[in-house]
Amino acid sequence: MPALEERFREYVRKVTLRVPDEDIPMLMGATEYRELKKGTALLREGEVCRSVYLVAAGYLRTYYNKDGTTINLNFSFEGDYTGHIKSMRNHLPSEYTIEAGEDAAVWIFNIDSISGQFDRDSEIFLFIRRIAMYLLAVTEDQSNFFKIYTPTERYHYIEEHNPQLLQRVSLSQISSYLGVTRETLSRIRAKRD
Amino acid sequence: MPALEERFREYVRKVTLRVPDEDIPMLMGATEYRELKKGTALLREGEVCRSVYLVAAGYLRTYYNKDGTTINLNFSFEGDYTGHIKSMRNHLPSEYTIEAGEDAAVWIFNIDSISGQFDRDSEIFLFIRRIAMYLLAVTEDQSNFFKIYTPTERYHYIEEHNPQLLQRVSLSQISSYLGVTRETLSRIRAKRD
DNA sequence: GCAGACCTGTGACATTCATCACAATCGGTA
DNA sequence: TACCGATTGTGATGAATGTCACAGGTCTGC
Repeated sequence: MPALEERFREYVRKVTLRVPDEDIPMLMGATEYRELKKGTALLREGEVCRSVYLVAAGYLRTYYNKDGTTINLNFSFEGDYTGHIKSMRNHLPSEYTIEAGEDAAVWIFNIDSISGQFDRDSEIFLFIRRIAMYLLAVTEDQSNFFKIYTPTERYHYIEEHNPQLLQRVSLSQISSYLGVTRETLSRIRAKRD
Repeated sequence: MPALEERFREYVRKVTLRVPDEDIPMLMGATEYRELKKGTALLREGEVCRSVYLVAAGYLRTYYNKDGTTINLNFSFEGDYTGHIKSMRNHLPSEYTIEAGEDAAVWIFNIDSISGQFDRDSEIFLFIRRIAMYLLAVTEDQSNFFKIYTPTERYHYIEEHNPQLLQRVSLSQISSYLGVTRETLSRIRAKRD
């Protein structure tokens, strides 16, 4: 089995074990594989999101523009699924931009192109709904994470549970994701004595 | 059509228009209808969540216990769907408690009882996955809402987009939901001059 | 090597928020 | 009416965070 397909299968397995191995090529064939230079956008503010992205290499950064200030909402690394579900589901213009934070590669599940090729009750649509269930568990966590923890607790949680975020993303970028300024994040780090 | 079934159909329509009217009684039959006194819990911390709840009357409050302090994570009113997806999907003990904030009534989609009666690819399972897609759009919003807005902005947003929350829930309860103390919320309100 | 862009740390000061304490208000009820 | 419990408002004070300014470090391309 080619290395890329093997990785794709591994990432499908994160979502569900109910897809048999022989269906994997069909799922992968339903996606578009795309390589991106750092800084290239997959989704821009104002566009309608029509895809779910599965990161194959590098990472994607989702951010919101608040009166000229950038607020990072999400970082998606290898094997992570992302997109803008509200925009996709309700055909609304995107409030966010999703772009490559490093040189990256993604598998793109494009709803329109899949709708053209497959029936609404096909395996591929079932799989996309299962992605939604998977993403929902992750997003529920994210949402409550913010309500429960203070900025300092959030930083230490990331340190323990998602250390690659600290290794691969600059602190200036992480600070808005944690809901503090970069100066405060710098001081949180200094206090670990 | 009985009034209760009519309301149920209306709430199904919020999730999808793809369920034909003749399937509504089947969906409703797959649920358990339950009335709750104020303060009664549907899900307790430590239990595994096996259901999605659709609120028929009153409201549900989801909260987290942080070292003895209660942090409200969610309020679900008539027609809202809620549950603890991470616990349900991964069979993990619940980190949250879900209970009636007023005398309430709910339709309960219990996964185990539905699994016993229906096939995994049946309409009812398809509908539950569609609930997940719907909930995901709402939860995505919630999650980013916190990262983007300051406590004051959050209050004014609620004031405009979810006024019944302010009418039906005490300010002491709302404050932890907005991520501030009740005193600070009181001062935010005083400042509108 | 060097210039320039970007990133991190830190000091000084203003602002916001949490904490503690207590007063005022409102509803329901004896 | 009078009382009680729950809720909300508000003052005083200290802690946390934001803002502004600047210094030093790292990396890249010329």
